Amino acid sequence: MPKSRTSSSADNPRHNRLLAALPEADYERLLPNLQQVSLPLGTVMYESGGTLGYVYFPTDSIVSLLYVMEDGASAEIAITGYEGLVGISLFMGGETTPSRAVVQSAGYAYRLKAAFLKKEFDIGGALQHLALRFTQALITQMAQTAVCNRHHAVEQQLCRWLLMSVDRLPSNELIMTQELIANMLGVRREGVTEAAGRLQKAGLIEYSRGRIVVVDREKLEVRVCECYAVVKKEYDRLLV
Amino acid sequence: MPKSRTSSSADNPRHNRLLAALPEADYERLLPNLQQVSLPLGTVMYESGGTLGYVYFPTDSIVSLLYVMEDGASAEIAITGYEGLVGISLFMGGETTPSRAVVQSAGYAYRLKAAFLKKEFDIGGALQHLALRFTQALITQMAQTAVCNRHHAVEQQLCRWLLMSVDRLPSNELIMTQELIANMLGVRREGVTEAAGRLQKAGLIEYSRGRIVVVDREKLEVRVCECYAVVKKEYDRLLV
DNA sequence: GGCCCTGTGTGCGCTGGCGTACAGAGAGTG
DNA sequence: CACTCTCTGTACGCCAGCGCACACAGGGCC
Repeated sequence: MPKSRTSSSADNPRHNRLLAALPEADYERLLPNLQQVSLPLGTVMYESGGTLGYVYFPTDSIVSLLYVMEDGASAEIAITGYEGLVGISLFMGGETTPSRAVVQSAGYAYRLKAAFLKKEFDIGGALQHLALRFTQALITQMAQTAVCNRHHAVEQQLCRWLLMSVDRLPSNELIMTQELIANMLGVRREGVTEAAGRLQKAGLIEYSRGRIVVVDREKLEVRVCECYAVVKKEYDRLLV
Repeated sequence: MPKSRTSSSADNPRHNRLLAALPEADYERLLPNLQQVSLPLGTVMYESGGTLGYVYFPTDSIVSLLYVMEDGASAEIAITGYEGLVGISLFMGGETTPSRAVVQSAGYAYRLKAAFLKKEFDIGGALQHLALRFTQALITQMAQTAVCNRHHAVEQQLCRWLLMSVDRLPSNELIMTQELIANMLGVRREGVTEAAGRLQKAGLIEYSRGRIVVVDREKLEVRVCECYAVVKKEYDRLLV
């Protein structure tokens, strides 16, 4: 998938918001250990219970944390993009989590060896501080997902999902079939088709065969449930 | 509510699993700063966005973390008892969270001034280690709640809720009306009545006017969804 | 004992999402 | 160009949970 790389926003570690927030000295220490990797759509970064060798700092990719149940049904728990990192269990002390991380939007990330990260984290400096604040933001996102799953209609959840994804992308276009969105939201594909059809008719989005363009962000923000704003506000508050 | 105190399991800080896991030296340092407090049913420990002056280590009380929406609807995000602490946002760096903490089962807890906790946490010793592992367990619980809200029926969620509560209590009796349980689960009161009626008919529980007794734990574990076991396993793994 | 208040049981009709099934429509391939 | 595969549209019956309304029942209080 990685066609001839063009120099883009993905090519600088500082395009990850956490790395960007590090003081120069800490950043310099990390830099030689950061390794850019390409993340094709669908890559499974870790499996439920599996150990993770690296933490990943996405630049222009988006990663979904999702839980797959015994019967195969799934639900997204949270997503992470350039504003965060993948692999919190490494520094939280548990090493693994009972969830799966999948690349939801292809792109690049910088990775850091688990052992190196732990060492840096234990120094107790800026990296620890940032990582913990990010984790709290992630917690808010998960909590809000729980609430949203309980109380809100599929259409609203789709709006939330679209907005959260677009927020993490350089353009307003996502490569994603309705089938996959349905998996993420933990609903039927047909439910997504209907909701997306309504949104398209109302002129908020345009889509065709696995490609969705958000054409009217403002209107999307009107239709979405409160959950989107709550999470966004908390991310803005906690991450710089 | 606190009738004449009898010396019970609540009267020793070490009955909180996190405090119990501290090495002697760290514990001795904390002890003079630990203050026992009584937590009557319904006490709001913090409000969404409100700052918290203390972290609480429950001994025989249970605290619900719940989110209240704009229209008044609510949903429980997680619960914490003797195995954990209330107030993770203090050491995670955010100071507040957009949720509410309410005492779900009356009892006692030991509290520690926020400033003191932060100082101890920043030392990077056993307390930090334990607090972070607990936080990861809490994250698992929240993630699983999100999944459970999406896919499982009210009856199964009720089973999960009952088991999780009983696990954190010294007896198998809970003081809790169906109305309150419905608030926690974010469902209708009638839905709880029906599910509870079925469970009673099947001989798993007995209840009357705000008092529920779990009489057959094993059968409850058969009826519950997988979510309960996933979370329990993760707690056992992460907390000692 | 009679009263009231709180908690529980039950019965509607409604609707959103589910499971299933199948038809059409892009887009790439030979 | 025909072929196939993937993605999207639509329809139908089904059921869990919702909102509402009201009846009953235990238990404390005067």
